[in-house]
Amino acid sequence: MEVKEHVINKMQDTLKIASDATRLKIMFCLLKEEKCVNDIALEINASQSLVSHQLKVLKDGEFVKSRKEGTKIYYSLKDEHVRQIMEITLEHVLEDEQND
Amino acid sequence: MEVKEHVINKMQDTLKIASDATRLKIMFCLLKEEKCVNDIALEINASQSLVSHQLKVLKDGEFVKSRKEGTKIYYSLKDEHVRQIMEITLEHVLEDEQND
DNA sequence: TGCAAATATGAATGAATGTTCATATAATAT
DNA sequence: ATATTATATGAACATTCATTCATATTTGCA
Repeated sequence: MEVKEHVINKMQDTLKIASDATRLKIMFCLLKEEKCVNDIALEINASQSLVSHQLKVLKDGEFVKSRKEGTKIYYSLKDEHVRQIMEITLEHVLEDEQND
Repeated sequence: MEVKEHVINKMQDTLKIASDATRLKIMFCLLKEEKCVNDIALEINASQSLVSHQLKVLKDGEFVKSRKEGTKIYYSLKDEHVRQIMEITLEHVLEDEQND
């Protein structure tokens, strides 16, 4: 195999972070604009605690970044790779939709 | 949210399948050419049973397809989306490498 | 200082999942 | 028929992980 073990492991980590419905919802939420925790929670109909926990996972995995403003903390998608992974996976799923 | 719940769930399922080191190794193994189960097992240094189990997961998830020839069963990547997900994730990881 | 709003954290729990081991199935050859 | 090779399968186990609940922290304001 040409790809090193630790690269495989990092790929695993990256994809694991992306492979959760709650986190995907959060990411779609942030696709167009930054949002604060409570707004995200309302929009995806999840508890504040759950959203906060998952935002931490997303941030540790470098999927999102944050910005503090008063008591609020605004989160946004970090880079283009995140969008690309979402896009391609979405394409993949939507194409399969047709064959159902 | 503009993306339907069941689409999110399918994205989750797709990404979950991709987010495992063993399965990633198998996919890299099949990047250039089809291979049979035992050859894959040897190449990635995993047991026959494990490879067979994970190939089933990959096949159910439409990541690979198979072809029977005598007692051997040759597996290969199913479509371009799989390659693209691997590519982008690899890019993402390799770019991060530089910032370590 | 005290209160309210926004967010984070830690423990607990239940469910999902990767791996191993033993065994089953299928095809081929002697 | 029997042995051998290739692959699949099912149960069991350990571990990871998403979610909830209760509580802590931080900031702004009266």
